Amino acid sequence: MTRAKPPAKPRRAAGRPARDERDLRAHLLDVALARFARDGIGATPLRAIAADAGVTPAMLHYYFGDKAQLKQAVIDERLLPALAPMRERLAQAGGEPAALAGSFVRGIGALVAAHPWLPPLWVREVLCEGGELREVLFHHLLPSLPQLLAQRFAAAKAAGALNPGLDPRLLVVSLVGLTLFPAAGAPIWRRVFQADDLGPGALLDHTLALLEGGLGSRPSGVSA
Amino acid sequence: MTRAKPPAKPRRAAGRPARDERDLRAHLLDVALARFARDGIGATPLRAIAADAGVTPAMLHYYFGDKAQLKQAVIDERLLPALAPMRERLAQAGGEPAALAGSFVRGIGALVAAHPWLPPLWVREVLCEGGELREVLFHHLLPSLPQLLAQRFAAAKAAGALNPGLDPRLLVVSLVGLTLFPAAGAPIWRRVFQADDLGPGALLDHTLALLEGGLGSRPSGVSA
DNA sequence: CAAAATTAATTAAACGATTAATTGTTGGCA
DNA sequence: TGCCAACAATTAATCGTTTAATTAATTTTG
Repeated sequence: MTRAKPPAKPRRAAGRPARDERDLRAHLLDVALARFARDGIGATPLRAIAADAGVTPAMLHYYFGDKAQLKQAVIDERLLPALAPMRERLAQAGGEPAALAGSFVRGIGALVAAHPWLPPLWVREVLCEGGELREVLFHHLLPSLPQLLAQRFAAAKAAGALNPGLDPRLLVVSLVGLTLFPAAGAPIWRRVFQADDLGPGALLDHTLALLEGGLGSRPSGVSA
Repeated sequence: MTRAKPPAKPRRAAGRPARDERDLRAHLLDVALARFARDGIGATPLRAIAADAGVTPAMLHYYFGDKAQLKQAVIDERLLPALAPMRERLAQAGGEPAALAGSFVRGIGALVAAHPWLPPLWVREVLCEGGELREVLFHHLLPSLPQLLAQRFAAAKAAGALNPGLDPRLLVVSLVGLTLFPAAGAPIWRRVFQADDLGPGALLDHTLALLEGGLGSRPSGVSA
């Protein structure tokens, strides 16, 4: 056992005060989250997080125990709360495929705007095999959200309101890719095209335009 | 300097023969590529590659020098050759936006079918900030291919053949996301939807159907 | 009410495990 | 016998973690 037990609940009785008025624990969580999103969880040394936060690595063990518990704290106190609003948004979206897709795309857009660390973290730790967030999210977000959306698309297809060539499940996959991938790769595309006008808002508007209007200038399906 | 100089060109003159009739160097490259794609370059110990190949880690240093040179060899002799055919495909595609997009999407589909390691490697090492393949690809693939495609979309837009709400550059981004993301995440979606019919072929067909037909069963833009 | 004891917060230093990289050596083929 | 692929052993660096010492506030005590 360590000398001073890590205070699961910071009891303010006596002792040296935290350096900042802001809770150091919350600050460490934010710094760790930024590093995890940028470099990946496994590739981030605790030394790097400590250096970014201006403390020694021992502080991370003091507040969180070990690295696994730090990861769990980031998940519980940052990632899952950030993802929560998507459920309600999907529940109250309209039944038309365009409205449903638009609501979902706009929901991801709002999520990304509020939490810029989300796309890289998602891409690296969920999409990649062996990602360290996969198992966790499989028990929180993934069993409900995609299937709920797919069921609503399936209902629209049964009602004849959906393009019959589309699969409700694969449509969900396409929508996620259409929104998360460009957001995660925005720095790359800005550099490739040497353009500064490819911000999150432009990406979101463009995705909606593509979904609503299709590729051609004339309504698709009606040739000439 | 090491004792025996690494044979940049495996000169088969004398000495102990390679264990397999197949060139051991090529075999090591394949094994390293598989591990790099599955676990990431930085997260793959040379020990793991050596164990997979049935040799000692010293052999990797013997053939490639250090880990950076092994990475470079994988890039030069596996990744870049695999990506090369996309150039020719794009050059001889039609000028209509739908034909152009379809050719690009089909090209990525063919690429993924021939090299299953491509999506995870791309997602992890190119898309993620700090990815170890970014700088290399910025000097080979990225300066030419996306801009070529964007220019052809721009020409179509000038001719009035493209949905005016679309940006030629962002359309390229969307197409890449629409194809690479579902391919990279296929294992996840198979598990989420508990379905086995979400193979690469189904993904490709679905993406094409979405691009050509849009969301609704009626031509978009013509309401009621 | 000041000095001592107490306790939380923080730092510095070190340990053990793992990894990349190097070095010395062996064994088989020409 | 000369040469070189292959291997074992070693070295150096890095990472997670632990331990002990230090600092600064609160609480207790004389």
